[in-house]
Order: sequence, then C-alpha cells, then structure tokens
Amino acid sequence: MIDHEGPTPLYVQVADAIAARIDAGELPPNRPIPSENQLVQEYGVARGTARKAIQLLRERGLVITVVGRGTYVAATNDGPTATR
Amino acid sequence: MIDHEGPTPLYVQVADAIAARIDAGELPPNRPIPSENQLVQEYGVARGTARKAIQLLRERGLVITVVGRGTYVAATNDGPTATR
DNA sequence: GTGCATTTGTGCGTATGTATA
DNA sequence: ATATACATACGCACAAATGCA
Repeated sequence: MIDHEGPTPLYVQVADAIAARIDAGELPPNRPIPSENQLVQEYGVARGTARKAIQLLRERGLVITVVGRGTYVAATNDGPTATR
Repeated sequence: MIDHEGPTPLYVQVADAIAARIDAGELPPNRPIPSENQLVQEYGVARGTARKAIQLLRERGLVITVVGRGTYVAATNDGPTATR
C-alpha cells in the first residue's frame, strides 16, 4: 500500500491513498477521515507525515479540517456540517 | 520515579509505573486509574506523554478506556492473586 | 431539562535528536 | 545543505461523551 523505499515521498503516497478512498466512496462527503493517530496506525507512518498528507489534501480542497473534531471529506456544495 | 534524562522514553516509564501499581494491587480490576490530568501532575509529564503511556497499557490489554469516564484496570483475570 | 465539571478525543504548533537520501 | 522521515516531548485550544447536581 505504502512504499517506504520508493522515490515518492510518504506523505504524498498517504495523501494519494486517502484521496483514492474518497474517490472510491469509502470516505463519503461530510464524513470524517481517519484521525492523525489512526493514519499513523493504518499506514505505519509518523505523525508528522500523516499531518503533511492531510495538509496536502486540504490544499487540494478534498478535505476540511475542524479543530477539536477532525478532518472531513469536502462536500461539493456544502460545508462540514454533518456527522452527528 | 521517572527519569527525565535517561534513555528510556518517558511514556514507557509512566506505563511501567502504572503497570507496577496495577500489579501491586494498588489499582484493582474494574477500578479507574488516574486520569490523564492526574498522571500529568503525578509524574510531571505532558498530557500527550500520559496518553501515550495509557495507549501502551491498552495495547498490553491491561486497561480499558471509556470516553467521558476514564480508563479502567482490565477485569480479565490477572489480578495480583488470581490463580485460576 | 439545563448547566457544570470531569475525562477522553482531536488537532495545531513547536522543539529536539537521529537517520537517510 | 536540504528534504524527507521517524521518535520523542512539550503546551495549548476546542469538541464530544459522561455523570451529577
């Protein structure tokens, strides 16, 4: 899943992996993506790497982060106003 | 009690210290261990360090965490005198 | 019911040290 | 030298679940 030896930076790989899960519908709009700690567990990377990956997704407009709650899949027409 | 300068990570030292207290019967099964904030006070570490120590104990199966309530000593056998 | 206090969950930012490419 | 990556550690703020008055 994640190639620790390849030329592509880990945080890019993690970001792409999450993007793929979003694209596949596994992570639907307005739903939270795994927390930083969960990403650390799932992908076997350091927290800094997970954070960089999320930051990348944020810059791509794929996710929205809410402090104290988590990071959510961006809705095409709506904000992060779900998850109850 | 906790060596802030030694080679052993603080969260490991804290986890071991709590495990010892469990083993000594000071923290009996089904009873709560000190809260994260209390551990911060008692051991003079950051909350993140206390959380990591608890996470370690959770992975060892020594404790169980309940959101909004606290972390409890696991009830599964393994008391100080639980020969069964 | 409503509000408060407690406790855990999550994220932000930063820092040091080590190691590799 | 710079970028990447891991591990550890600190402090802070906000959010959510729980329990109690």
